[in-house]
Amino acid sequence: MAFVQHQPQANRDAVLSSVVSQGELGTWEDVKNARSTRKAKIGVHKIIFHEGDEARSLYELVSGAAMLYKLLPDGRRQVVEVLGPGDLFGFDVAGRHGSSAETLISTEVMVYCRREIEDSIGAQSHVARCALHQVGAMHDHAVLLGRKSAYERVATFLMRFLQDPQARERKSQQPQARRVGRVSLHMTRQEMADYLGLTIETVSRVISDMKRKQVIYLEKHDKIVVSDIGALFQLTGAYPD
Amino acid sequence: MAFVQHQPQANRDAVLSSVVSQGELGTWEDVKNARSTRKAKIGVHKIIFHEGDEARSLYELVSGAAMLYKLLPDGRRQVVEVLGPGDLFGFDVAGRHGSSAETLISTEVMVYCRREIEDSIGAQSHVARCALHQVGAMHDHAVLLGRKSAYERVATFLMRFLQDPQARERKSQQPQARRVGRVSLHMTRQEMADYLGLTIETVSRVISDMKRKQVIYLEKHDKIVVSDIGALFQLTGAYPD
DNA sequence: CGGGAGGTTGATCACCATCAACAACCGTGG
DNA sequence: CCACGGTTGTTGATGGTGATCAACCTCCCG
Repeated sequence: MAFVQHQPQANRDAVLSSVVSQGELGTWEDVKNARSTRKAKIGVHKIIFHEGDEARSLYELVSGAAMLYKLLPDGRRQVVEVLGPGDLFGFDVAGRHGSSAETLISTEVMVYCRREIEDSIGAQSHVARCALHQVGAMHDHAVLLGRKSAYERVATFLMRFLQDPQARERKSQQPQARRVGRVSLHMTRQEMADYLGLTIETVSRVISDMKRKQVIYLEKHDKIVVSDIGALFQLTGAYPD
Repeated sequence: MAFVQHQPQANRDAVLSSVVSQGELGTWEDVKNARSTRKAKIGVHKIIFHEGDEARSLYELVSGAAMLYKLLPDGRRQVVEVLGPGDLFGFDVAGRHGSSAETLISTEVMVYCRREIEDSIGAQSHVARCALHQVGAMHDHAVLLGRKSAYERVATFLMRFLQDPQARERKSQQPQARRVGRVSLHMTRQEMADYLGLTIETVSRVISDMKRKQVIYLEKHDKIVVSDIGALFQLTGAYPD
């Protein structure tokens, strides 16, 4: 990430925070330890906030998984983001949440006070880094939604949520070796469909087809094992013929 | 430049920048005035940088318009962002540009040195604000790409680029009054199509249909006049039946 | 005028949505 | 233990929206 100062980052923030007038916090760690910051445990499929709600807090997902989604008046839904540990969310412009947030599984979040963030220098730069990362992810997702076929969408989805990140890196380097990977699906077919801009039936059909072609198989109803990562990667569309 | 601060609000940053080791700048304005910052004029349809290029600078669009797009290996293109005055771009993660940038019309940009931005506190928070705004815009666009029909996409596109922003605000307040608005299309059909996740033919057909239904008409080949903003808004899908 | 790029329109097709039926799963309670 | 209802997932039949292929038009700008 381009904005990260590799070695001296924490150092500089420490220097700065010592200068900032009393009451103001300097580093992201300071905000984490602020008295107004608290941790919350949230059950499965609970709504954290609704689209349109007043945005009072900033959230950080500590463990678990959640999604952000938007609704059209007639009920169509688009899941705009899938969140994992370390992701920030709820920091919307204009004081109102632009999307709803709902947990996918049991989840822990840190809840930060908005003012605290605004006053903190370290927090600003941490937020900037996260937001830039999200913009990049959204760009990729726009390509998926705008230009990829159903098959490519599901393949891209599976690649993205592969458990072992190393496996993803080595994906193209050893095209001959059939590498195996695992995906824990914390999402229902409906949620996947709303994320990928498809219908539940199409998602189901593509997954069935991948099973038939031995690219993946199911394990325990909510885990997908990718039996050939290379083959799956070929299907994402991100690879020349 | 960083040494004399006239505005009281910038007080804190002034204090900070005076502490930070020499050469570092505090406010966003400081960065604008930095010696490494320069302004560039770019002609029509020029490429500013390519996807994959090393990301050395941060850009701010001053006047004109540009787009960011990504390509799939087989040539499919998705325009992921349309940029107007005030928008920042080129600040990608991992040191490489995640998308290509190309001007739509003749454009002026400010070019900032990456290091300057990384070292500036005011710049960090300005970048954070812009990035958050972009994330919100991307969320809206994900809804468009994932869940809207061709007709709704074009209608949403036109609403978004209506010249007079006030008109957009009053859109639903006076549904009875046929309000008029203008859109300057600096984009070819191909660019619109790649932005909306459609084909050139579909965009053309929808626009023709809107003309037939008297919702819009063309003026001077590159300006669309919306003869009934309320009616157009109904077509965006963002309105209950 | 002629050529070329951009835009329009028509005919056909394919992908994916829709509608519908059924299967698998799971907790509950008899 | 099984019967049950509800939820989630699968599979099939059909249709519609938008892609594709192709021809033609309309501006420019020389």
